[in-house]
Amino acid sequence: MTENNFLNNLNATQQEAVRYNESASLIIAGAGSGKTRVLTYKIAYLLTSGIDPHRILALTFTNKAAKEMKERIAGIVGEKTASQLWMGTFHSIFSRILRQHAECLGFTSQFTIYDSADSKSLLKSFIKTKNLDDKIYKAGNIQSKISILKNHLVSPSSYAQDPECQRNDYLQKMPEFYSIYKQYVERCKQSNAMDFDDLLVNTYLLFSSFPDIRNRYQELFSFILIDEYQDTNYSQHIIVKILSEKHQKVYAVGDDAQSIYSFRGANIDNILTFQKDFPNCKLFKLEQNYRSTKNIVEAANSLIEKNSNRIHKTIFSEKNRGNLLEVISSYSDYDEATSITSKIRQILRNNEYNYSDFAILYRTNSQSRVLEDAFRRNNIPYKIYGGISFYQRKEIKDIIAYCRLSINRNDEEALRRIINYPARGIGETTQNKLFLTAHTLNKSVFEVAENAGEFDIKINNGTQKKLSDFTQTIKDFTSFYKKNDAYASVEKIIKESGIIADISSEDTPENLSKKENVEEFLNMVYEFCDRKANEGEENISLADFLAEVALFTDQDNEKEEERNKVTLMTVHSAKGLEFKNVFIAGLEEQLFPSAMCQTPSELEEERRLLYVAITRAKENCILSYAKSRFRNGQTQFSNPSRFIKDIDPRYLHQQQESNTFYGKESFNAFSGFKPHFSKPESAVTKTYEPNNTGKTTVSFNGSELHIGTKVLHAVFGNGVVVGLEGEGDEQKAKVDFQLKGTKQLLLKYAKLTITG
DNA sequence: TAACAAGACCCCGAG
DNA sequence: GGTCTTGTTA
Repeated sequence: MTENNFLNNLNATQQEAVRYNESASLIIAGAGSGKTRVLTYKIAYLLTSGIDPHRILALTFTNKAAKEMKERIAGIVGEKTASQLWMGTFHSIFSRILRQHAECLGFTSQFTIYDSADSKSLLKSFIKTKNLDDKIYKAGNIQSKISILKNHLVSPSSYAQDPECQRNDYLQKMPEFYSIYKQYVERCKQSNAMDFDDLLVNTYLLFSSFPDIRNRYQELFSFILIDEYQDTNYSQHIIVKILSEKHQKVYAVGDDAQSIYSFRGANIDNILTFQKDFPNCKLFKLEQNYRSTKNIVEAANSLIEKNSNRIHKTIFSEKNRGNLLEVISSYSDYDEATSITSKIRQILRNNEYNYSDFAILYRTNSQSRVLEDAFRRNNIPYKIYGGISFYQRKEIKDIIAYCRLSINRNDEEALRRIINYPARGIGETTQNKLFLTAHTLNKSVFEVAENAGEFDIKINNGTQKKLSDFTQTIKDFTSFYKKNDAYASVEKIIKESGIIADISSEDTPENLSKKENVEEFLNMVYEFCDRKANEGEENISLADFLAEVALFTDQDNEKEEERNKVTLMTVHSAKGLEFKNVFIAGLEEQLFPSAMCQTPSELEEERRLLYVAITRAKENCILSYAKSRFRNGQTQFSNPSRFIKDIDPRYLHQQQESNTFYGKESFNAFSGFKPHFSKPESAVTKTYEPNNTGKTTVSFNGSELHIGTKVLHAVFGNGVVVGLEGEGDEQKAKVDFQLKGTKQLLLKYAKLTITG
């Protein structure tokens, strides 16, 4: 493309921001103002004006954002050019650079990326071997402390030199913290492994310690673009500064009003003080919102104005005025969920919307449960985001651990995970001996396990044989992966590691789902190879796959059947998305704003979070709160969120309370119990009915359970109810399982599904 | 060593 | 209430 015709799709400010090329620029892009569009057109503009694609670095926070942007750019300049861009997440781009220069830092290019579970398990092993009190030294706390330090580029040695740090350790009663931090860094290096934070820290170290490498990349990247700048942490900000030193062409796009990730290290000051860091910086403000109605935009503005720490801007919409934001008040979380589903039905009756035009946003994942129940009861299709990621599932992590160890024998966490899985008689005692010996002799655990007989440890011949069988299996995998592609290697590993045999040994529903996941994983390897082959790469090996798999998340691939469904997700995960109808549930004190947020700056972040939530809505926005809520095992009463009062009332329509379906009477009747159970008919009446022993029918999860009901248990499989007894919480069912015989189950706990 | 009971913990979460 | 981890026991 020679003409920049595509620029005609932009408004005046957007065009200006795209065309400007003199110095660094900061583009403050209000919600819905076409941020991604400006970023993609900026890159396309650079490319069409003759800049080499490999001299452009574009950084995002999620794979999804990078992928979408790449696709859009490919649409303008063609796939071939687009694929030559340095475009991806901070972590993937930096890991690519680090693999090139790993030797400089004492790693090999095959280094493993530890995920947070690996780091945590390593830290736990330190706490244990150092005999520290795990009530004081909590692995999770230590992990986040280390992460904060790394985000601020504080190495163990600079930590040691700072008396303030030592003092804090004593105040927190953790004098051993420093030695744990130091040992953690050392052990990662010995294991040829980096955690997620290391991908940033080590990139910084690479550039600060090796001037020729730094120069090379400073020279190479003549243009650096960063999406969502408000989400950058200190280390990312510094690396961007280093990389842009020579050309000074940094394009930072972001919105201070949408900074909601301080809890994971994001520093809003990076964007607020950006102009000081880049003195000739030109500021652009994209203030027209193309997404939402006037009422929604102005309501959001009136809310965010209550924050003091912000870059001033006036977001406006030229869409129609639209409906007022509705406020729904309910008596309990249960009622709230019911109100939301009936409101959805009501909107659907009067308008031509699909289920996919609706989203329910909430502050915490735990709120999804009641909502989910209501959607089921009302037969509304829904999908929930959040929960255990595919890659965190045990069976998947086990397979990946075998892959990791086959490629990097020093990967201690992978070895720890699988040395006795599937069970092969290498128990805790043997493992302790191995680890101790390895660390004393400064050898890898694998090496010690390989020739256990040669070291002065008391491991009997039988166990030695088991150990050498295990290491031999891994060595076989290693030589196999060098000659075969990733798909064949993973297939071999799944079969020969014994994993597939282990999950096939018993036909439980759990195992069935595990098998499906393993199958799914194998498909993903296949697709990975396929995609790489299409991009012109040959001989895609297990190492190639593994280099990327640690950075994968399951946000990326949405399945076809998930399309026309209502979306349930946290406000955080809704960032960047939009829906015609948005419900914001649980707008209560102690929940939104969260009880954890007390300081003014924390409250400002909560307010920004609600701002993000409201600005997801294109046409209708419904705010909802409940007066009581079942939380942490008990009913809690709370007041409406202070943020509702922050919104100018002229944009709000307060619903009459009569809209709740299980009104005040029903609530009061059970207020001594749990309003959670104020379900219609069966549940309440039957559960609290006196003298109902010897019954043949009880209520269960809103349906009836009687003698003869067919049920499915998560562990025991299929069975038939043969007896019922007990009251309330003590209520038990006797179930005859096809495979497991007769069991007594407490209905309160039993994971039963009625199947007939 | 697996199975089960008791105890802890519970905000948001990319890579 | 639910889930995950840890401790205990047969």
